[in-house]
Amino acid sequence: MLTCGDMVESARTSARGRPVATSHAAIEQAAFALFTERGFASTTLDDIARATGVGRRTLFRYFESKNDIPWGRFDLTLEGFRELLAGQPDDLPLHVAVHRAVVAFNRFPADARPSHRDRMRLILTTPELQAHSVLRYADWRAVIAHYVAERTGRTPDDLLPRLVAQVSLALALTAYDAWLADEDAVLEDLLDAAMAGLLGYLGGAPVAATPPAGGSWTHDRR
Amino acid sequence: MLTCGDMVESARTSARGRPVATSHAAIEQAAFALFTERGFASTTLDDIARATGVGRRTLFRYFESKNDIPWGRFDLTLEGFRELLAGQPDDLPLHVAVHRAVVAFNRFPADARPSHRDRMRLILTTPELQAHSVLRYADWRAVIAHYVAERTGRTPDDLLPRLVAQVSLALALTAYDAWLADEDAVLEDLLDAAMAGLLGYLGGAPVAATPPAGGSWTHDRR
DNA sequence: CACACTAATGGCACTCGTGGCCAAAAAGGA
DNA sequence: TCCTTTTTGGCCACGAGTGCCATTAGTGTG
Repeated sequence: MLTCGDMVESARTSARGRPVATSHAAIEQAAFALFTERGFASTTLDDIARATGVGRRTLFRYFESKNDIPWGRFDLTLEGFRELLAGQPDDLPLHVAVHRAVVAFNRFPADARPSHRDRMRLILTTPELQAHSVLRYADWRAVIAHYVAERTGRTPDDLLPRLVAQVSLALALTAYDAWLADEDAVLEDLLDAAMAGLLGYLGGAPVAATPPAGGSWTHDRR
Repeated sequence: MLTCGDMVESARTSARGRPVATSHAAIEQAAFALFTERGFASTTLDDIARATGVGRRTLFRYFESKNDIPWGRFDLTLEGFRELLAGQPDDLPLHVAVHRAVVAFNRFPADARPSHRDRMRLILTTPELQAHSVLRYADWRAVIAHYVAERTGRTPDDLLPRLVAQVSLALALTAYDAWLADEDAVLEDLLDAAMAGLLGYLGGAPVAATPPAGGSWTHDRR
């Protein structure tokens, strides 16, 4: 669920024509400030347009909807996710490979963590955004489904690829919820804990009341 | 994901006052006819109000939003889900108990299946509704989380209850997708197949290219 | 330098979902 | 008949989203 507001705006095809008046990043930052100040619902597109210094109409040329703003340019970061998956060794068990890629995708440099947290808190606690996010999740799942389909010789539409994608999302969302609930939590540990919890749940093994403290599961410690 | 449009409208507290002009069921049926005729987005609330023979303003006293109409009175059916879970034997492994309850919750009399299919197709293929449905799913998940919390002596907010709820939803959604894709599929078999697929995925066991034909997993054949 | 060309901007008008407010309607009961 | 109760539905206002199009601000060319 990494998002990406600090990405360089891609160059235009030609240097001709009126220059752009703003950028995805600028809109996003202005909007985010307003969201945290007076809340998502109480911030109108007029407010954002005014804060960014552009016309309201222009906002829609950068983001499809108000709900899309907090996600930033998520489509671009999915490219990175695709590469992380493709980079996993083929001899790794499928579920380990997927899990490692998910963990890597959600690894952030320490200085980017506060803003990441703020962004995810906004997305995961604002009802309108919770709802809208499923459309983003669908893209994320498609990346996983595609990888699983390739590795197992199936179509991304088959049951297993879809299933793995859905379950991976379930694990990630669970970990994110727990992460937001605990200031000191480490997201990667929670992703591991979620996977461990699932294995325990399905294996019928007694599940520890607390997740293994700092227990690594399948990924290298950083 | 059972919904319930054919439920009897609950009686009012007193017999006094102006009588109601419509019912959830009536609105739902009129709306559904319009949705299938010209699509969800192209059907305005004015259309639905006119078809129901009621003022537009009144619709909002029966449904919180346009998006809520296709779900019918889902809140009421969750009561039944809660009971199904509570009715599972305590000595059953947790994941088996949850799975059986989910399967039972999604068992429909044969004559109700076409409309159930239509309804779920509408919900699962209309982007606005896909998005809105997460709020319904959250209620559904809360029921599972509560059950898991009780059986494992935790809080519904703990990692494991949330995790089980999320994963159960992932399994159900996967099964529903496959169900809608195949006219002849049996939903309960697909729920089983999804669970079997998950076990295979995590166990690293070779997963059959096709789900075990008609293979039962943990629930009694009907 | 003037002129065409190009691409982004932003104002305007419109539809639609949603919610607050309140008078009118339609029953029952005294 | 009049009062009470409860629902209805009209009116209005706000905000998101969209199509249309004149305007703007650059680049490239003679």
